[in-house]
Amino acid sequence: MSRLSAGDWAQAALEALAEGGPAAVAVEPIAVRLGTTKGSFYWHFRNRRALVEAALALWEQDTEKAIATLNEIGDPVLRMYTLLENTMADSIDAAISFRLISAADDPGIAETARRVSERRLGFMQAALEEMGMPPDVARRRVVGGYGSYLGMAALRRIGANDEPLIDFIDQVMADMTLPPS
Amino acid sequence: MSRLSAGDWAQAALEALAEGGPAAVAVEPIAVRLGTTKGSFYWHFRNRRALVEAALALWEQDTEKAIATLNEIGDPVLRMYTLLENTMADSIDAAISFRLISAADDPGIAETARRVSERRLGFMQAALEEMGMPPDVARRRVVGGYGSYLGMAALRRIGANDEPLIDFIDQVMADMTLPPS
DNA sequence: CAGCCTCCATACGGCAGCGTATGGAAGCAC
DNA sequence: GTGCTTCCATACGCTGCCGTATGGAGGCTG
Repeated sequence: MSRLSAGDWAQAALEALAEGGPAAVAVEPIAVRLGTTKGSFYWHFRNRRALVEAALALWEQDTEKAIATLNEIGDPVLRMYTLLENTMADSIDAAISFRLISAADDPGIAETARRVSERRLGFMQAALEEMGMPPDVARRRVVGGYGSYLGMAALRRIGANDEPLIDFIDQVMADMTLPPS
Repeated sequence: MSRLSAGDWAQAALEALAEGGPAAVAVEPIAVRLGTTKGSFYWHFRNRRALVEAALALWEQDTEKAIATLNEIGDPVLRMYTLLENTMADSIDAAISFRLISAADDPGIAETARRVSERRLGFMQAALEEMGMPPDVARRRVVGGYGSYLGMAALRRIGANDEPLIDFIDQVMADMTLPPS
């Protein structure tokens, strides 16, 4: 850990983003966490804003990787079920999502959040269409299902709902009129 | 506006909370907005934390007032429909909700958010039980409906869904197995 | 109008974080 | 090993915000 790369900084920034929101993506605290100083940061990045953007880009990449893996599953129903299983178990991604939704006044953040959501919705919609659903119907179902997931994660986050998210998979599947597992 | 009360400060703090989250509840900026100085603030409040708590209390009161008004509606179905109509049109409350969900690491904030959510869920559940639904079923439906609303508001906030929330009323009603309007 | 009490303005010290400047250490080239 | 490049540590000034101290303006009471 003696010599750092820009990627190391971006990774640490993403973790800080998940834990404390965009405001927590602060140079000096992250430097402490990495066991280094600002001198390193300002060598790899132009300013703080660039670090936030790098963290968001990393987050966006995670979605791409997840989608690429899921696309190897041929059966669209199983693909959707696996997606939900993975998503429901990932509380970090949910935390980041809420941080960004909350900070959506920042145009850059809102744009990234919108693009990632659109990517996910498109991926899900494609699966439903693959099952023979017309595009507009698939779109509505997917928006409902993804929205329902977000809401459940929100209620769980504030402790208003104790049941683990896993238990809601069948419900979200039903939202999209898919058979339970 | 020459002489301010603690309530004026709390109100301004709530607006700042909706616009910029808990971090935006800062004494000096709000003082500027009120056309006064910190001298006024520290006369009415002990410290910044007290101001945040006052803003949260004000938000909680809004929920109580809304519930009190709705309880004057005898028919539970119409009561629920009116609730959704009011809620869906209120983007400020949604904004505050997301701010608090995002900032739920703060135990005090999480506690308020949980209490308000619990109050709302309880109110909705009571309406469903009034229609003859057993408590556990009503609870599940209500969690699904409220979660669905939160998710829709989230997608709308980041621009991932253009349709106005009003158009989702029937869907949320259906989530709770209630008839459309 | 004298005195008091309520409320606010101003000035101050302190801390955290941003960004810059500059020197130095460690690796690589030859 | 000399010189160059890459990377980092330290020190500095600046801004925004918190909280305190203190004095003063304006209304209320007698």
